[in-house]
Amino acid sequence: MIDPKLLRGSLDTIILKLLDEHDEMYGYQITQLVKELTAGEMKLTEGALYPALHRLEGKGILTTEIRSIGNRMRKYYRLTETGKTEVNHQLAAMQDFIASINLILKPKIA
Amino acid sequence: MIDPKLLRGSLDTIILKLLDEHDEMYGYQITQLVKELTAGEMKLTEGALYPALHRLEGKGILTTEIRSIGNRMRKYYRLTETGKTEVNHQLAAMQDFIASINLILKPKIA
DNA sequence: CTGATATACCTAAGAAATTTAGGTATATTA
DNA sequence: TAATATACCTAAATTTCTTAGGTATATCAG
Repeated sequence: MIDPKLLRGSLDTIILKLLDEHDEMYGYQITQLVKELTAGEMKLTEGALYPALHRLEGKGILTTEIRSIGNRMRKYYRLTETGKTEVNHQLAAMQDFIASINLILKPKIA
Repeated sequence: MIDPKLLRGSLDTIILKLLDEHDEMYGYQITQLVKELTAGEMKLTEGALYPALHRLEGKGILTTEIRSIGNRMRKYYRLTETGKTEVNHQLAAMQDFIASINLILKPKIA
């Protein structure tokens, strides 16, 4: 299991990336997809995910639409135009970050 | 410049890794080495670094020794035995994390 | 010789985000 | 019919960071 501490700082990027690929998703679906993509290694907790979704909506990066599936409700999230731009920024930032981290953590130059 | 937000969660690991390689270092030296290794991309702020060092010392992961260089003082940090074990754990955890992040952020399977 | 920058440590208030630990309700499966 | 899965949510406490300082010595440019 991934130490959830390491996720700090990259939760937003993960959410945005998944929404960029899947067009629209609801919260629970995001938790399941993350689990699936990482073979159970990474698990988003709801206490972190829902507030993050609300924050992103508040910033105008996501919009929501509530739909009823049977007697259940689902709240679907979708990127706004601002959000689509933001995804690219955040993905680039994440790549840069990973590159830098690698420079520090594996500087064994032979 | 690396978005400092992304650093959340990995600061401790960076500190421990550098101490694992350099045997002993003082705070300011850590900030400089990180800047150097990442070609200026990543900058540790003192407000985050010093409290982190104190935390790690408090947990018994680091020990300190203050030395005078001329009229200046430097506080050198060094891994304890516990610390040496901890580095390995954290490095492994970080590798797992990066692997999982990559699964999410680049799942373009063709 | 003096002002700016670099070296070197530190802290405290506030902000941000997470963890923990719930709560509510429907649907499905054993 | 009890347990698990689906599906949303929040609030208190904790953790950690950012911001914005403070102190002091050393060095370098003008």
